[in-house]
Amino acid sequence: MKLGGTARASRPMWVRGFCFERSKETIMEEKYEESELYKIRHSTAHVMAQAVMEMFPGEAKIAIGPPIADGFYYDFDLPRSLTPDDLEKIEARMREIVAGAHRFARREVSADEARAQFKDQPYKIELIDGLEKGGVDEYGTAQAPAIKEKPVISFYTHDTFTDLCRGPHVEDTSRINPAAFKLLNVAGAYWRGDENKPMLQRIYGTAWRSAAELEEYLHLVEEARKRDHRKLGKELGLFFFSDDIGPGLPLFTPKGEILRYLMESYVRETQTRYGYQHVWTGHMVKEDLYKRSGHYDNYKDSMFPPMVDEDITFRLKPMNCPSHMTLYREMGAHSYRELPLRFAEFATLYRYEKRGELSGLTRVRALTQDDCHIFCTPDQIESEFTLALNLIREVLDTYEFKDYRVRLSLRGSEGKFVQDDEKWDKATAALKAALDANSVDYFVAEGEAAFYGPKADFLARDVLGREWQLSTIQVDFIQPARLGIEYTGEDGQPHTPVLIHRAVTGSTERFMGVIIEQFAGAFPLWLAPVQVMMIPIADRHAAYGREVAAKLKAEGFRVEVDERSERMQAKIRDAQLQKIPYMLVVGDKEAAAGAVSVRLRSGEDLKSKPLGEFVAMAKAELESKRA
RNA sequence: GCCGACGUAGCUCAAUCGGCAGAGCACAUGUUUUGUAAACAUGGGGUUAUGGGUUCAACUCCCAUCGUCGGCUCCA
Repeated sequence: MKLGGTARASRPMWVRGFCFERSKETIMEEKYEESELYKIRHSTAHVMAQAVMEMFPGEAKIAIGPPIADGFYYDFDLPRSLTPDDLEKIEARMREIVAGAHRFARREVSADEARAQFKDQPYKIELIDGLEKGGVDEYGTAQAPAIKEKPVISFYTHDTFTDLCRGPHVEDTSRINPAAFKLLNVAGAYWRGDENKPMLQRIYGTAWRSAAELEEYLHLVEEARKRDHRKLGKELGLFFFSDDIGPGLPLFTPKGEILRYLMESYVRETQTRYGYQHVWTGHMVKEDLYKRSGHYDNYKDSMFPPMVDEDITFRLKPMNCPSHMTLYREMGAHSYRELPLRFAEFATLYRYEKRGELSGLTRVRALTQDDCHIFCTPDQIESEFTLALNLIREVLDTYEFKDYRVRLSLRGSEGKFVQDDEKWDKATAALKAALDANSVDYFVAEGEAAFYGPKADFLARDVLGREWQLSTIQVDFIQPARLGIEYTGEDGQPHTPVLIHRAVTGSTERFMGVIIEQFAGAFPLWLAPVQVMMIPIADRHAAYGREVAAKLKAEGFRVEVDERSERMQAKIRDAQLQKIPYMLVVGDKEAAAGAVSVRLRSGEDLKSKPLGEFVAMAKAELESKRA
C-alpha cells in the first residue's frame, strides 16, 4: 500500500484528506482528468520546470511532472539540493513566465524526433523508449492491459520550454492565475519509484483557479494539522513516545489504554457474535516455522533480529498465521463438519519497520492486530468472505466511517507472488464474486496482493491525505499446504483447507490514530476516556459532586470530579479542551434539588436536570454508540 | 534504508553579528469560594538531543550519532 503523495494520473483521485466534501464531490462527478483544474495544475508544472531549467542552465535533468490531487509535482535531477530560498526564486520566475501569456502548443512527433529534442535529457529518453515499445504512458506508468496500443508521442511547448506530454493543457499561460498557485516543499523521490534508481528532487506545488480557493485550501490544510493524531494524542494525554523506549514503540496512558480496551472489547464482542473464537499464541516463535510458511524469505528484513538460544533460534512474532495453523494442527484431526473454524486473536506483533517509515500510531513497530484465520473448504470461501465483510461493515459503521474505499489487490505481472495460476484465478474469482454479490464499490490494484493470495483492503485517509490500510480480507491457498494442515472430507480423504486471513480494525494502534483524527479527539460517549466531569462551583459543593460521581460510577460511567480551587469557568475550559462529553456543574441549587446542570462540549447548556434524567439520557446515548 | 528540513524548561515558542538562556501555559505554595471557555501573588524548573571539533568565548559555526517531521521505497 502506498503512503500517499503517489497518486498517479491514471489512478482515481481524491482530494487530499481534510474531508473536503465539496471538492471531492466535484471531482467525482466531473472526472478530474478532464477538468479545468487538472489542466491548470499540469500547465503550472510545466512552467515550474521551465523556471528550474533556467536556474540550472544545461545542468537540470527533468523527469516527470503530473498533476495530483490538489496540485502537482515535478521531479528533477539537479547539481545541488534545493533550498526554501530556491523555491521562492522559482515561484517568482514562474509568475514572470505566466505573465507572458505564452501559448501551449501541441505537436505530434516521431520517436526519433523526440529523442533528438531530448538528447541531453536521459530520463526523457527512457520515457520515449518506453512509449515507443508501448504498454506504458509518458510517465512510464504501466497501462491497463486493455489499452496496449502504442500511444502517440506528443510535445507541448510554451515559451522556451518543451516537454514530452500527452496534455491536456490550458490554452496559454495567462490562464494560470499568478495569485492562485504556491510551491509547497521539496522531497526526495526515486526515479520511477524504484529504490535502486537515482533519487531525484521533487517539488510539490498546489494550484487553483482563484486566490480565494488557494487561501481556502491552505486554511483547510492548517485546520487539518490541528487534528493530527500525534498532536491530539499529546494534548489529550493518550499516548507518548520516548527515546528511552525506542522508535515506533508507543506508551499508552491510563486514558489511552481505556480507549484501546474499549476498541478491542467492542471488536471481540462483535466477532464472538459473528461466530469467531478467540485463541492466544504468545509473542515468540521458532524461526524455522517462518521458513516453512514462506514469510522468512519474503519478510526477513522487516522482522526484529533473531534471539539465539544454543541450537534454537527464536523470532518475535511479526504475524499470527503460522501460529494459528500450527494450533489447528495440534488440536488433532479435523473433519469437514467442523469447518469453517475461525481463530481470532488480539496479538501484539513486532515488525522492524524502516526508520523513515515510522509515523505516529499509524506506522509503529509494535502493533496489536485484531487478526483472524478462517479454515474453510473451497466452496465456503464466498460465504466466509461475506460474513467477514458484514462484520467489517458493521464495525466501520459504528465508528461512523464513511470516507474509506475498498481495494481489490491482485497479483501483478511481476513480483514475489507464489506461482500457481489456477489457484490465483480461483481465489480472485471468489473474491470478486463475493464483492459483487454484496454490492461493494471497489477498485482493482494489480501487484498489491500478498505473496500468498489476493485480498480486499479497506483504506482510510489521515488528515494529511495519506491512505492507510485498516480492514483486510485475504484468501490464502498457499500456506496451509506448506504447513501441512488438513481436514478429512466427506469422501474420507485428506484435503487442504483454504485459509482466509481477516482483520477488522487492522491494528488497534493505527485504527486509534485514524479515529482520533476522524473525531478530532471528541470521541463519542461510548469511547470517551472520561465521559463526565463533575464541576463543583465552590469547595462546599465538592461533597455533593463526589456523591453524584459515586452514583454515576455505580451506573458504569467514567467520571471525574474537578476539586481544584479554581473558578468554575476555568474548570469548564479545561474539561472543554479535554473534549469531555459531559460537564456537570453543581452548586447550591443542584445540591438542594438533587440535580445536575448539564453542559455539552459543544458549548450548549442544557440547564439543570434531575440526576435520573441525565443518567437515562446518557445511557441511551451510550447504548446507541452514536455521537 | 534514501533525499531534505528540524531538535532550547513538561507543552508552545523567543534569544540581534558568536558575547550573562527568556516568556506564556503547566507545576508547587499561599490568598480567593467562585453559576457555564483562563482569579491573583510568589516560587521551583535548563549539561540548549548526544558526542567531538573550531574559537578568548558556541543555543548560534563545522563533523558524527540519535530522534522528530515532509516525501520516496516497503508493509505479511
